[in-house]
Amino acid sequence: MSIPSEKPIRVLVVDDHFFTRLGLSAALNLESDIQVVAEAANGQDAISLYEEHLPDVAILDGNLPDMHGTEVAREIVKRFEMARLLIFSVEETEEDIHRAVNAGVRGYLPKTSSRPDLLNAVRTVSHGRRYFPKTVLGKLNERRNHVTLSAREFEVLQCMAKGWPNKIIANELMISTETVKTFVARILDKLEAEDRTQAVMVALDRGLLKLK
Amino acid sequence: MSIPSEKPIRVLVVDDHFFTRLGLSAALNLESDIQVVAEAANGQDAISLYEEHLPDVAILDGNLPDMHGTEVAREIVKRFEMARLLIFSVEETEEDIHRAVNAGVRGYLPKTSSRPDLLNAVRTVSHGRRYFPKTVLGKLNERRNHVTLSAREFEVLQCMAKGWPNKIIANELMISTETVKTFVARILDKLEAEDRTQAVMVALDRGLLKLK
DNA sequence: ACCCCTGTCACCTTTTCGGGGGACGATGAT
DNA sequence: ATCATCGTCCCCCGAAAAGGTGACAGGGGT
Repeated sequence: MSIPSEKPIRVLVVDDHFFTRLGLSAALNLESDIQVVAEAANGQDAISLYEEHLPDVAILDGNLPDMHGTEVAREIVKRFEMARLLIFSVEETEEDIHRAVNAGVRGYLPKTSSRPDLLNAVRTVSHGRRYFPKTVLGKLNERRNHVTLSAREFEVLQCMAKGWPNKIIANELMISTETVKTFVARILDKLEAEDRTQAVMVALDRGLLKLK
Repeated sequence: MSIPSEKPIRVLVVDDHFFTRLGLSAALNLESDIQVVAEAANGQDAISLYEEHLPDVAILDGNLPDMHGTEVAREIVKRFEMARLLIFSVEETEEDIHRAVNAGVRGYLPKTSSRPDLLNAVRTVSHGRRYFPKTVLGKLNERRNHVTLSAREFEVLQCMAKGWPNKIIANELMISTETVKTFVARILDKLEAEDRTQAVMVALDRGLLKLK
């Protein structure tokens, strides 16, 4: 199950920014026990390169041009349950992290991390252990007031966040304004908000929504 | 005015992500005519390191923790009019680029750029010439439908973008809701929007506003 | 002196919001 | 088998918000 220490840890680096890939690879390849075997700049390439090289660890950037790093993780884990994946991201809301964990990710490395942090993370994850920095774990534990919005409710919430009135939302989602009102009412209820604006604020605050 | 070719181009690299700095520095230091003399992870350090080393070129990330890259550029240009500054950023709205140019920046390098792009940019800017990729120049020329909002109108627009109703905006800006309505009406007019939501959309689209 | 733009406010009409009901079929869990 | 949830739709209501129009004072430019 764990990799013999004589063989280097084979790593796939995924990030859409060339110089970030370069920096990560440079830092990793300086280590005798670590070897970057491939790099990808988007989610699709990441998945095919993972299948091709079957690396011991994949480092996935959060924001890829075609899909989110967490989605890539989910896809890879679907095919290779034992995959050791590390998210390397700027965003660190409770929801982000939780989604990553749910996707089967073994570690979460903030983009501002140092070189020792990276090496530590890669080695830890390569051994099948988990790597979550204190700052990240803290966010993960803030998970008290956790409401689950249904997919449809979430769609409506997103429209609300854009400031759309019910009528427009109804048009967009191709349902009646009455239905929209029902959803809005439920969302207000679940988020314990007085009005739609507060609801959006609460959602943003809890990382349920990301603007833009 | 231009740097003799025997002496290396001395570069200051500014980015809050360690591995991006590492990647940039690695790529630059491989060149015999380029030398990274300092690195900074935030705007304040960037400014003091610029003053200390007086590099030939500074590469400034757009998103720094304490201030925007463009602000850093403005500060540096205020002290050193001849500074050769290069913005290295993900965001590329017309407004962003225009603001950067107004701040006295000599080049604009997208984060997804390749190594040759970077080297080209650094060398070009070091010679006092400008470096703006076609994609960036294109955005700069899209500057036809450019409306000027007054400072107050802009404040109101920002509040609108937060989804605030007029009453809240009035409270925030300490004016009557009636006045807010006037501003909203003018903004709708200027942006050729049907309602406040469209106005915000238009503003976002044109890069007048940045969410979050 | 005049006009344009800005910042301020008020009146009026229409639209939207949120709460209150209730209904119905389709899941899904217990 | 039943109860909860979801997604869809309907009605009524009162309060609030939005948007149109008009107005008016001060500053800047011509």
